[in-house]
Amino acid sequence: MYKLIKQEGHARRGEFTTPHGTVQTPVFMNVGTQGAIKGALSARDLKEVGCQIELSNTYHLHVRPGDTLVKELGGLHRFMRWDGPILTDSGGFQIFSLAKLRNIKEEGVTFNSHVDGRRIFMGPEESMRIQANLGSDIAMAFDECVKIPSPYDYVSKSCDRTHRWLLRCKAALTDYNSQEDAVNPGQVLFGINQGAVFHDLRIEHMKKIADLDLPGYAIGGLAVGESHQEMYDTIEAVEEYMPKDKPRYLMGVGTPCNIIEGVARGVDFFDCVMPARNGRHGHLFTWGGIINIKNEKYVRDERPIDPKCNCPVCRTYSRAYLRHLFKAEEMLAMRLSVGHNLYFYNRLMSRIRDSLDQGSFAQFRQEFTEILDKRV
RNA sequence: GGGGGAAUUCCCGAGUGGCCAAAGGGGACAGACUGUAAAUCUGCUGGCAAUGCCUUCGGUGGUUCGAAUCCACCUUCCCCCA
Repeated sequence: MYKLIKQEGHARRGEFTTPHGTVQTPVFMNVGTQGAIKGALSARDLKEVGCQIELSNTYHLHVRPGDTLVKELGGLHRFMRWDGPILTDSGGFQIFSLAKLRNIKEEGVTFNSHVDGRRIFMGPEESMRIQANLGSDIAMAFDECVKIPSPYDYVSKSCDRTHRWLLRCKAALTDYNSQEDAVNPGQVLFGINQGAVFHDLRIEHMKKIADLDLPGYAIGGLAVGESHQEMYDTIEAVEEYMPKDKPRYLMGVGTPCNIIEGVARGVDFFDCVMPARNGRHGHLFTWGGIINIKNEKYVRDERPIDPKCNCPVCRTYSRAYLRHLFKAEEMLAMRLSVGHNLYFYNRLMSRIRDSLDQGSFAQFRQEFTEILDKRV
Protein backbone atom coordinates (compact mmCIF):
# COMPACT_ATOMS: atom_id res chain seq x y z
CA MET A 1 0.00 0.00 0.00
CA TYR A 2 2.94 2.33 0.66
CA LYS A 3 5.31 2.93 -2.19
CA LEU A 4 8.58 4.72 -1.57
CA ILE A 5 9.33 6.70 -4.70
CA LYS A 6 12.40 8.65 -3.82
CA GLN A 7 14.61 9.59 -0.90
CA GLU A 8 16.76 12.57 -0.08
CA GLY A 9 18.65 12.00 3.11
CA HIS A 10 16.04 10.70 5.51
CA ALA A 11 13.26 12.57 3.69
CA ARG A 12 10.92 10.34 1.73
CA ARG A 13 8.74 10.94 -1.31
CA GLY A 14 6.10 8.28 -1.62
CA GLU A 15 2.48 7.39 -2.04
CA PHE A 16 -0.04 5.51 0.01
CA THR A 17 -3.04 3.80 -1.48
CA THR A 18 -6.33 3.53 0.38
CA PRO A 19 -9.76 2.23 -0.65
CA HIS A 20 -10.69 5.85 -1.39
CA GLY A 21 -7.69 6.84 -3.42
CA THR A 22 -3.95 7.26 -3.38
CA VAL A 23 -2.30 9.88 -1.22
CA GLN A 24 0.91 11.54 -2.32
CA THR A 25 3.32 11.83 0.58
CA PRO A 26 4.58 13.68 2.51
CA VAL A 27 1.04 14.79 3.23
CA PHE A 28 -0.80 16.97 5.69
CA MET A 29 -4.15 15.63 6.82
CA ASN A 30 -6.80 18.28 7.25
CA VAL A 31 -8.52 17.91 10.60
CA GLY A 32 -12.29 17.64 10.65
CA THR A 33 -12.84 16.25 14.12
CA GLN A 34 -16.61 15.94 13.95
CA GLY A 35 -16.83 15.37 10.22
CA ALA A 36 -16.38 19.03 9.38
CA ILE A 37 -13.53 21.48 9.45
CA LYS A 38 -14.20 23.96 12.24
CA GLY A 39 -14.58 27.34 10.64
CA ALA A 40 -17.50 26.30 8.46
CA LEU A 41 -15.67 24.33 5.77
CA SER A 42 -17.38 21.46 4.02
CA ALA A 43 -15.99 18.44 2.23
CA ARG A 44 -16.45 20.36 -1.01
CA ASP A 45 -14.31 23.15 0.38
CA LEU A 46 -11.65 20.59 1.23
CA LYS A 47 -11.28 19.80 -2.45
CA GLU A 48 -10.80 23.47 -3.17
CA VAL A 49 -8.03 23.91 -0.61
CA GLY A 50 -6.16 20.93 -2.01
CA CYS A 51 -6.85 18.44 0.77
CA GLN A 52 -5.84 14.86 -0.03
CA ILE A 53 -6.94 13.16 3.16
CA GLU A 54 -9.17 14.16 6.00
CA LEU A 55 -8.96 13.24 9.69
CA SER A 56 -11.92 12.71 11.98
CA ASN A 57 -12.25 11.63 15.57
CA THR A 58 -13.57 8.39 17.01
CA TYR A 59 -14.50 9.76 20.40
CA HIS A 60 -16.31 12.83 19.11
CA LEU A 61 -18.33 10.99 16.48
CA HIS A 62 -19.16 8.25 18.96
CA VAL A 63 -20.52 10.77 21.44
CA ARG A 64 -22.39 12.63 18.73
CA PRO A 65 -24.12 11.65 16.49
CA GLY A 66 -23.09 8.06 17.35
CA ASP A 67 -21.06 5.68 15.18
CA THR A 68 -23.95 3.27 14.73
CA LEU A 69 -26.00 6.07 13.21
CA VAL A 70 -23.13 6.91 10.86
CA LYS A 71 -22.90 3.26 9.86
CA GLU A 72 -26.64 3.14 9.30
CA LEU A 73 -26.33 6.14 7.01
CA GLY A 74 -23.63 4.47 4.95
CA GLY A 75 -20.42 5.36 6.76
CA LEU A 76 -18.55 8.57 7.32
CA HIS A 77 -17.53 9.11 3.67
CA ARG A 78 -21.11 9.09 2.56
CA PHE A 79 -22.37 10.93 5.64
CA MET A 80 -20.10 13.93 5.15
CA ARG A 81 -19.96 13.64 1.36
CA TRP A 82 -16.20 13.25 1.22
CA ASP A 83 -15.09 10.57 -1.20
CA GLY A 84 -11.38 10.88 -0.50
CA PRO A 85 -9.35 9.03 2.11
CA ILE A 86 -10.23 9.41 5.79
CA LEU A 87 -8.12 8.63 8.81
CA THR A 88 -9.82 8.37 12.17
CA ASP A 89 -8.01 9.05 15.38
CA SER A 90 -8.75 6.47 18.01
CA GLY A 91 -9.76 8.47 21.03
CA GLY A 92 -6.29 8.06 22.49
CA PHE A 93 -5.65 11.77 22.39
CA GLN A 94 -8.79 12.37 24.45
CA ILE A 95 -7.24 10.30 27.24
CA PHE A 96 -4.71 13.09 27.28
CA SER A 97 -6.86 16.13 26.61
CA LEU A 98 -9.86 15.12 28.72
CA ALA A 99 -7.61 14.04 31.59
CA LYS A 100 -9.92 15.50 34.24
CA LEU A 101 -12.88 13.54 32.93
CA ARG A 102 -11.42 10.05 32.66
CA ASN A 103 -10.16 6.98 34.47
CA ILE A 104 -7.66 4.58 32.85
CA LYS A 105 -7.61 0.84 33.51
CA GLU A 106 -6.22 -2.22 31.73
CA GLU A 107 -9.54 -2.86 30.05
CA GLY A 108 -9.81 0.66 28.72
CA VAL A 109 -10.80 4.15 29.72
CA THR A 110 -13.95 5.58 31.22
CA PHE A 111 -14.73 9.11 30.15
CA ASN A 112 -17.34 11.49 31.28
CA SER A 113 -18.73 12.80 28.04
CA HIS A 114 -17.83 16.44 27.56
CA VAL A 115 -21.21 16.86 25.87
CA ASP A 116 -23.67 15.59 28.45
CA GLY A 117 -21.52 14.15 31.24
CA ARG A 118 -22.65 10.55 30.81
CA ARG A 119 -20.06 7.84 31.42
CA ILE A 120 -18.54 6.33 28.32
CA PHE A 121 -16.28 3.30 28.31
CA MET A 122 -13.76 2.98 25.52
CA GLY A 123 -11.15 0.31 25.19
CA PRO A 124 -9.31 -1.10 22.15
CA GLU A 125 -12.31 -3.16 21.03
CA GLU A 126 -14.73 -0.24 21.38
CA SER A 127 -12.40 2.11 19.51
CA MET A 128 -11.99 -0.41 16.69
CA ARG A 129 -15.71 -1.12 16.53
CA ILE A 130 -16.45 2.60 16.30
CA GLN A 131 -13.81 3.18 13.64
CA ALA A 132 -15.08 0.18 11.69
CA ASN A 133 -18.58 1.61 11.90
CA LEU A 134 -17.34 4.96 10.67
CA GLY A 135 -15.63 3.13 7.83
CA SER A 136 -12.51 5.27 7.70
CA ASP A 137 -9.64 4.13 5.49
CA ILE A 138 -7.07 4.29 8.24
CA ALA A 139 -7.95 3.43 11.82
CA MET A 140 -5.53 4.47 14.52
CA ALA A 141 -4.63 2.18 17.39
CA PHE A 142 -6.16 2.99 20.74
CA ASP A 143 -3.25 4.32 22.77
CA GLU A 144 -2.50 6.47 25.75
CA CYS A 145 -1.00 9.79 24.79
CA VAL A 146 0.99 10.50 27.95
CA LYS A 147 1.68 14.03 29.00
CA ILE A 148 5.18 15.43 29.03
CA PRO A 149 6.75 15.53 31.51
CA SER A 150 5.71 12.20 33.06
CA PRO A 151 7.79 9.93 35.32
CA TYR A 152 9.86 7.28 33.53
CA ASP A 153 8.12 4.46 35.35
CA TYR A 154 4.69 5.68 34.41
CA VAL A 155 5.67 6.09 30.75
CA SER A 156 7.22 2.63 30.70
CA LYS A 157 4.11 1.00 32.13
CA SER A 158 1.90 3.04 29.84
CA CYS A 159 3.88 1.88 26.78
CA ASP A 160 3.45 -1.73 27.86
CA ARG A 161 -0.27 -1.23 28.24
CA THR A 162 -0.53 0.63 24.94
CA HIS A 163 1.19 -2.34 23.34
CA ARG A 164 -1.21 -4.82 24.89
CA TRP A 165 -4.01 -2.57 23.64
CA LEU A 166 -2.48 -2.67 20.15
CA LEU A 167 -2.63 -6.47 20.06
CA ARG A 168 -6.30 -6.26 20.99
CA CYS A 169 -6.86 -3.52 18.38
CA LYS A 170 -5.38 -5.65 15.64
CA ALA A 171 -7.49 -8.66 16.51
CA ALA A 172 -10.66 -6.64 16.95
CA LEU A 173 -10.37 -4.63 13.75
CA THR A 174 -9.66 -7.75 11.70
CA ASP A 175 -12.72 -9.29 13.26
CA TYR A 176 -15.03 -6.32 12.65
CA ASN A 177 -13.89 -5.83 9.07
CA SER A 178 -14.30 -9.47 8.14
CA GLN A 179 -17.99 -9.30 8.97
CA GLU A 180 -20.36 -9.24 6.04
CA ASP A 181 -21.79 -5.81 6.71
CA ALA A 182 -18.42 -4.11 7.20
CA VAL A 183 -18.59 -0.49 6.03
CA ASN A 184 -15.06 -0.43 4.66
CA PRO A 185 -13.46 -3.90 4.54
CA GLY A 186 -10.26 -2.40 3.18
CA GLN A 187 -9.74 -0.31 6.32
CA VAL A 188 -6.24 -0.62 7.76
CA LEU A 189 -4.72 -0.14 11.20
CA PHE A 190 -1.76 2.09 12.08
CA GLY A 191 0.15 1.39 15.28
CA ILE A 192 1.28 4.22 17.52
CA ASN A 193 4.65 4.59 19.14
CA GLN A 194 4.80 6.16 22.60
CA GLY A 195 7.49 6.73 25.20
CA ALA A 196 7.43 10.48 25.82
CA VAL A 197 10.98 11.80 25.33
CA PHE A 198 12.71 8.72 26.74
CA HIS A 199 14.61 7.38 23.74
CA ASP A 200 15.13 3.90 25.15
CA LEU A 201 11.40 3.50 25.81
CA ARG A 202 10.56 4.89 22.37
CA ILE A 203 12.93 2.45 20.68
CA GLU A 204 11.90 -0.55 22.74
CA HIS A 205 8.25 0.17 22.03
CA MET A 206 8.88 0.80 18.34
CA LYS A 207 10.66 -2.51 17.92
CA LYS A 208 7.74 -4.34 19.49
CA ILE A 209 5.08 -2.74 17.34
CA ALA A 210 7.16 -3.04 14.17
CA ASP A 211 7.06 -6.81 14.67
CA LEU A 212 3.31 -6.75 14.10
CA ASP A 213 3.81 -5.79 10.45
CA LEU A 214 1.04 -3.18 10.45
CA PRO A 215 0.24 -1.12 7.33
CA GLY A 216 1.60 2.04 8.95
CA TYR A 217 3.19 3.48 12.05
CA ALA A 218 2.70 6.68 13.94
CA ILE A 219 4.77 8.57 16.42
CA GLY A 220 2.35 9.84 19.04
CA GLY A 221 2.70 11.78 22.21
CA LEU A 222 4.88 14.56 20.86
CA ALA A 223 4.27 18.30 20.69
CA VAL A 224 2.62 18.10 24.08
CA GLY A 225 4.92 20.35 26.03
CA GLU A 226 8.48 19.32 25.19
CA SER A 227 10.85 21.61 23.29
CA HIS A 228 11.17 21.44 19.52
CA GLN A 229 14.69 20.08 19.91
CA GLU A 230 13.49 17.28 22.21
CA MET A 231 10.78 16.44 19.71
CA TYR A 232 13.23 16.34 16.79
CA ASP A 233 15.73 14.28 18.77
CA THR A 234 13.01 11.80 19.72
CA ILE A 235 11.92 11.42 16.10
CA GLU A 236 15.51 10.84 15.02
CA ALA A 237 16.03 8.27 17.74
CA VAL A 238 12.98 6.21 16.84
CA GLU A 239 12.97 6.67 13.06
CA GLU A 240 15.80 4.23 12.60
CA TYR A 241 13.57 1.48 13.97
CA MET A 242 10.50 2.29 11.88
CA PRO A 243 9.88 -0.02 8.92
CA LYS A 244 11.13 1.61 5.73
CA ASP A 245 8.36 0.13 3.61
CA LYS A 246 5.55 1.57 5.75
CA PRO A 247 4.29 5.13 6.05
CA ARG A 248 5.26 7.11 9.13
CA TYR A 249 2.82 9.50 10.72
CA LEU A 250 3.81 12.17 13.24
CA MET A 251 0.60 12.77 15.12
CA GLY A 252 -0.66 16.23 15.85
CA VAL A 253 2.30 18.07 14.36
CA GLY A 254 2.60 20.88 13.73
CA THR A 255 3.88 24.26 12.70
CA PRO A 256 5.14 24.63 9.12
CA CYS A 257 8.74 24.36 10.35
CA ASN A 258 7.89 21.33 12.50
CA ILE A 259 6.57 19.69 9.35
CA ILE A 260 9.64 20.50 7.27
CA GLU A 261 11.85 19.20 10.06
CA GLY A 262 9.65 16.14 10.38
CA VAL A 263 9.95 15.40 6.67
CA ALA A 264 13.71 15.83 6.96
CA ARG A 265 13.62 13.12 9.61
CA GLY A 266 11.64 10.64 7.53
CA VAL A 267 8.02 11.41 8.37
CA ASP A 268 5.31 10.98 5.70
CA PHE A 269 2.02 11.95 7.36
CA PHE A 270 1.14 14.93 9.52
CA ASP A 271 -1.98 16.40 10.97
CA CYS A 272 -2.58 19.41 13.11
CA VAL A 273 -5.36 21.55 14.42
CA MET A 274 -3.22 24.61 14.05
CA PRO A 275 -4.12 25.92 10.61
CA ALA A 276 -7.82 25.67 11.45
CA ARG A 277 -7.76 26.85 15.04
CA ASN A 278 -5.25 29.62 14.53
CA GLY A 279 -7.08 30.64 11.40
CA ARG A 280 -10.27 31.00 13.40
CA HIS A 281 -8.32 33.21 15.76
CA GLY A 282 -6.96 35.43 12.99
CA HIS A 283 -3.45 34.00 12.71
CA LEU A 284 -2.66 33.46 9.08
CA PHE A 285 0.24 31.56 7.57
CA THR A 286 2.15 33.14 4.70
CA TRP A 287 5.36 32.41 2.82
CA GLY A 288 6.90 35.30 4.73
CA GLY A 289 5.77 34.27 8.20
CA ILE A 290 2.66 34.42 10.35
CA ILE A 291 0.45 37.48 10.50
CA ASN A 292 -2.32 38.37 12.93
CA ILE A 293 -4.91 39.82 10.63
CA LYS A 294 -6.69 41.46 13.57
CA ASN A 295 -3.78 43.82 14.15
CA GLU A 296 -4.46 47.51 13.68
CA LYS A 297 -1.73 47.81 11.08
CA TYR A 298 -3.90 45.99 8.53
CA VAL A 299 -6.86 48.35 8.81
CA ARG A 300 -6.29 49.86 5.38
CA ASP A 301 -4.01 47.21 3.87
CA GLU A 302 -5.30 46.43 0.40
CA ARG A 303 -2.89 43.57 -0.23
CA PRO A 304 -4.04 39.94 -0.09
CA ILE A 305 -3.17 37.89 3.01
CA ASP A 306 -0.13 36.60 1.14
CA PRO A 307 0.90 38.13 -2.19
CA LYS A 308 2.67 34.84 -2.96
CA CYS A 309 -0.41 32.74 -2.35
CA ASN A 310 -2.71 31.66 -5.13
CA CYS A 311 -5.62 30.49 -3.01
CA PRO A 312 -9.17 31.67 -3.78
CA VAL A 313 -9.12 33.93 -0.72
CA CYS A 314 -5.87 35.63 -1.65
CA ARG A 315 -6.99 36.01 -5.23
CA THR A 316 -10.09 37.87 -4.09
CA TYR A 317 -9.95 39.62 -0.73
CA SER A 318 -7.82 42.23 0.99
CA ARG A 319 -6.27 42.14 4.43
CA ALA A 320 -8.36 45.19 5.31
CA TYR A 321 -11.55 43.31 4.46
CA LEU A 322 -10.46 40.21 6.40
CA ARG A 323 -9.60 42.36 9.39
CA HIS A 324 -12.98 44.04 9.19
CA LEU A 325 -14.74 40.68 9.08
CA PHE A 326 -12.91 39.60 12.24
CA LYS A 327 -13.64 42.83 14.06
CA ALA A 328 -17.29 42.60 13.05
CA GLU A 329 -17.34 38.92 14.14
CA GLU A 330 -18.65 37.79 10.79
CA MET A 331 -18.48 34.01 10.31
CA LEU A 332 -17.01 34.64 6.90
CA ALA A 333 -13.82 35.82 8.64
CA MET A 334 -13.18 32.32 9.95
CA ARG A 335 -14.25 30.58 6.83
CA LEU A 336 -11.91 32.59 4.64
CA SER A 337 -9.03 32.41 7.13
CA VAL A 338 -9.26 28.68 7.69
CA GLY A 339 -9.60 28.17 3.95
CA HIS A 340 -6.43 30.14 3.35
CA ASN A 341 -4.49 28.40 6.11
CA LEU A 342 -5.43 24.93 4.91
CA TYR A 343 -4.56 25.88 1.37
CA PHE A 344 -1.21 27.12 2.69
CA TYR A 345 -0.53 23.86 4.52
CA ASN A 346 -1.53 21.72 1.55
CA ARG A 347 0.58 23.90 -0.73
CA LEU A 348 3.49 23.60 1.70
CA MET A 349 3.25 19.84 1.34
CA SER A 350 3.03 19.95 -2.45
CA ARG A 351 6.10 22.18 -2.56
CA ILE A 352 7.91 19.76 -0.26
CA ARG A 353 6.95 16.90 -2.59
CA ASP A 354 8.06 18.87 -5.64
CA SER A 355 11.40 19.60 -4.04
CA LEU A 356 11.84 15.92 -3.21
CA ASP A 357 10.96 14.99 -6.79
CA GLN A 358 13.59 17.42 -7.98
CA GLY A 359 16.15 16.50 -5.35
CA SER A 360 16.11 19.99 -3.91
CA PHE A 361 14.48 19.39 -0.55
CA ALA A 362 17.59 20.39 1.38
CA GLN A 363 17.52 23.72 -0.38
CA PHE A 364 13.81 24.14 0.28
CA ARG A 365 14.34 23.33 3.94
CA GLN A 366 17.15 25.84 4.22
CA GLU A 367 15.12 28.54 2.54
CA PHE A 368 11.98 28.20 4.65
CA THR A 369 12.88 26.68 7.98
CA GLU A 370 12.58 29.37 10.63
CA ILE A 371 10.88 31.91 8.33
CA LEU A 372 7.50 30.21 8.20
CA ASP A 373 6.98 30.01 11.96
CA LYS A 374 8.04 33.56 12.60
CA ARG A 375 5.50 36.22 13.56
CA VAL A 376 5.61 39.23 11.30
C1' G B 1 -45.17 77.75 35.10
C1' G B 2 -44.75 73.81 39.29
C1' G B 3 -42.49 69.21 41.13
C1' G B 4 -38.93 65.22 40.82
C1' G B 5 -34.46 62.85 38.90
C1' A B 6 -29.66 62.67 36.52
C1' A B 7 -24.52 64.36 34.89
C1' U B 8 -18.32 59.26 36.59
C1' U B 9 -12.28 57.58 33.28
C1' C B 10 -13.39 55.83 24.90
C1' C B 11 -18.93 54.00 25.73
C1' C B 12 -22.57 51.86 29.22
C1' G B 13 -22.49 51.76 34.30
C1' A B 14 -21.17 50.93 40.04
C1' G B 15 -19.47 54.01 43.70
C1' U B 16 -22.81 58.80 48.52
C1' G B 17 -16.54 61.51 53.38
C1' G B 18 -10.55 58.53 53.62
C1' C B 19 -9.17 51.24 51.90
C1' C B 20 -10.72 55.48 44.68
C1' A B 21 -6.98 56.29 39.15
C1' A B 22 -12.27 54.75 40.75
C1' A B 23 -16.26 47.73 40.62
C1' G B 24 -18.48 45.31 36.39
C1' G B 25 -19.62 45.10 31.24
C1' G B 26 -18.56 46.78 26.19
C1' G B 27 -15.18 48.60 22.81
C1' A B 28 -10.03 49.35 21.56
C1' C B 29 -5.11 47.34 21.71
C1' A B 30 -1.95 43.05 22.15
C1' G B 31 -0.60 37.86 23.17
C1' A B 32 -1.45 32.46 23.33
C1' C B 33 -3.05 28.22 20.59
C1' U B 34 0.60 21.55 17.76
C1' G B 35 -3.58 13.30 17.07
C1' U B 36 -9.82 20.20 18.57
C1' A B 37 -14.32 20.21 25.66
C1' A B 38 -11.23 26.20 21.76
C1' A B 39 -15.82 31.29 16.69
C1' U B 40 -11.65 29.95 22.86
C1' C B 41 -8.39 31.72 26.61
C1' U B 42 -5.00 35.52 28.65
C1' G B 43 -3.11 40.36 29.28
C1' C B 44 -3.89 45.56 28.86
C1' U B 45 -6.85 50.18 28.66
C1' G B 46 -5.46 58.65 32.53
C1' G B 47 -0.15 60.66 32.57
C1' C B 48 4.76 60.23 34.30
C1' A B 49 11.61 61.16 35.75
C1' A B 50 6.55 55.34 38.08
C1' U B 51 7.44 50.73 45.62
C1' G B 52 6.10 57.45 44.40
C1' C B 53 4.03 61.81 42.17
C1' C B 54 0.54 64.58 38.99
C1' U B 55 -4.26 65.26 36.49
C1' U B 56 -9.46 63.14 36.34
C1' C B 57 -15.80 61.81 38.31
C1' G B 58 -20.70 68.56 34.10
C1' G B 59 -18.90 74.04 35.80
C1' U B 60 -17.67 77.55 39.72
C1' G B 61 -17.21 78.50 44.73
C1' G B 62 -17.56 76.50 49.69
C1' U B 63 -17.46 72.91 54.26
C1' U B 64 -13.54 69.43 56.00
C1' C B 65 -7.15 67.29 58.12
C1' G B 66 -9.33 64.83 53.68
C1' A B 67 -14.65 65.45 48.54
C1' A B 68 -16.53 61.55 42.68
C1' U B 69 -19.19 61.41 47.39
C1' C B 70 -21.63 67.07 51.79
C1' C B 71 -23.47 72.53 50.79
C1' A B 72 -24.62 76.84 47.35
C1' C B 73 -25.21 78.70 42.69
C1' C B 74 -24.76 77.84 37.36
C1' U B 75 -25.16 74.65 32.77
C1' U B 76 -27.27 70.51 30.21
C1' C B 77 -30.52 66.29 29.87
C1' C B 78 -34.80 63.14 31.42
C1' C B 79 -39.67 62.28 33.78
C1' C B 80 -44.41 63.89 35.97
C1' C B 81 -48.21 67.74 36.72
C1' A B 82 -50.27 72.20 34.41
